[in-house]
Amino acid sequence: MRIYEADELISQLSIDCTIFGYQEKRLKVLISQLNFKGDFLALPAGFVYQNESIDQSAHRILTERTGLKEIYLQQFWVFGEKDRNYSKFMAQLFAFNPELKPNDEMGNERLTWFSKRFISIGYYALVDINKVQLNKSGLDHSLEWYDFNELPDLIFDHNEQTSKAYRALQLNLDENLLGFNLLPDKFTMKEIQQVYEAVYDRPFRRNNFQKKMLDLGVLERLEKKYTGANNKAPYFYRLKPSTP
Amino acid sequence: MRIYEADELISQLSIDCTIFGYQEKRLKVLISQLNFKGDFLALPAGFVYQNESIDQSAHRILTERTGLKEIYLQQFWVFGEKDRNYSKFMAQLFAFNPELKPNDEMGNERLTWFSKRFISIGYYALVDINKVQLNKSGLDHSLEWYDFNELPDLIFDHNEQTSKAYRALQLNLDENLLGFNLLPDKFTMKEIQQVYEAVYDRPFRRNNFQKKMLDLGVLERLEKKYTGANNKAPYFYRLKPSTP
DNA sequence: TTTTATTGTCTTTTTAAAAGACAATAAAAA
DNA sequence: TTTTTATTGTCTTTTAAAAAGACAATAAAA
Repeated sequence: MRIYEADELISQLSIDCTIFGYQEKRLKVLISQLNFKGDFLALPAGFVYQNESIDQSAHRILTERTGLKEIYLQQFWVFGEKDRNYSKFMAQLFAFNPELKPNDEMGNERLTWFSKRFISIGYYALVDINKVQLNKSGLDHSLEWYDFNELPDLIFDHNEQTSKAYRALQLNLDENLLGFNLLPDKFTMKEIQQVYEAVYDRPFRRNNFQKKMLDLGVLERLEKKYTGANNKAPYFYRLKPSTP
Repeated sequence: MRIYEADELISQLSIDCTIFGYQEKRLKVLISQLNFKGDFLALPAGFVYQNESIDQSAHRILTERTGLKEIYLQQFWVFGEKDRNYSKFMAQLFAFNPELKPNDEMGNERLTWFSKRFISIGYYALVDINKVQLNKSGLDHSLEWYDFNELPDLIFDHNEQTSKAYRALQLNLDENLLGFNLLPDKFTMKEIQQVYEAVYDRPFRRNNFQKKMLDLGVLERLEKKYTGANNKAPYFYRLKPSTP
């Protein structure tokens, strides 16, 4: 495992990723179950190499631990309490996994690494669960999407991080056009509305929502979408090519 | 100097403080001139001890380097580019101060410390220049308030940090009631309006501004303020005691 | 008593958001 | 072919909020 290469890493600094997923009109969060006995659920996380920016690091960590690539990741908060360390996690880990006792499999260097207090930079992203490809093979943990409103207990301050990430997500949904990343190249107004309803957890009015979206000035209307349903066919839209 | 106690500090992590100051209806920034030959202007900055939270650290650093105490400090961004290090600064420093050549006064430990890449957490605050007490004695640098619109070149990415801090300040002025910290316990509507005009760098309409402030529901009207001017006396206001 | 400068508050106007209304479909059912 | 159903796109109306305008009420000097 790479964490042994401690001198290539910045010590006491970690990155935690809150990955929101959109599926079937619901908002979820990607949680990894660590490969130990006991319930150790956590956000995808990792450490920063000397020769990469924190943004690059966040992307690499996410790819390594989930397979997700080319995701719009955004920093939102630094968690830096003085007692923010692995001690509680380690204690529970050893309680459930006595065979891991210190100085045993856990080498000395690794123990030193994890015994320190950690500053963590929180990143968040929003992805379409049906569009992205999780890579679960060869990982030392399993991955699962949990409903945002039914999150289990996570290790560390990861529950708190998720709440804070959710606030940042809501604040920036419009500004960063994140919602459009969740949809195919061509989408209907209803589809983009359902994204917003999932993120804000409330209904929007069809007429006013459509006006607001069109007034943003970033959408281009395409041909109609004939679904075969016995009603008027909606238009396809796409992000204007000029829009970043 | 404390930076020699490297094992008590978190390495490669720093904190930079953008302190906005309000005086005579203008917005300023507190800049320190480092005590070397050459123009080395910087934001007040420092490092994080193992046994303090990053918030505590920001406050301590600010106090140590400026004398400012009990200020509302807020984190706003992490700067973590991979080439973010002291090399350019060190090169210029040695160019202007050849007597400091490496392995001379700069001990080995200190050189190692500063040769690494640094992650920096940006904090900002807004204070009333007339109310706060700068302590310039015994410092290894001098302090000066610069007009926000006429900032000189700063070392590192400190100019960029200041711009980013300014955006955060504008976004949060209402929400955090920062503006009221700049005023005496009792203040007039005009005074609070001038704070807003300095921060947003634009005029507000007296009538609508007053309505907006009163509608916030955090102000309590007190007695009138008789200034001696030949016009109607304005009321004093104060923050309602219940308001945090 | 008049004048001047400023304040507090009202009304009017303008703009934006929310709600309501309805014609225009696309395809199934009659 | 016509009617019916479900949904969409776009209007109008209503409501709320922001901006602008208007003016009486001072406090003290002239």
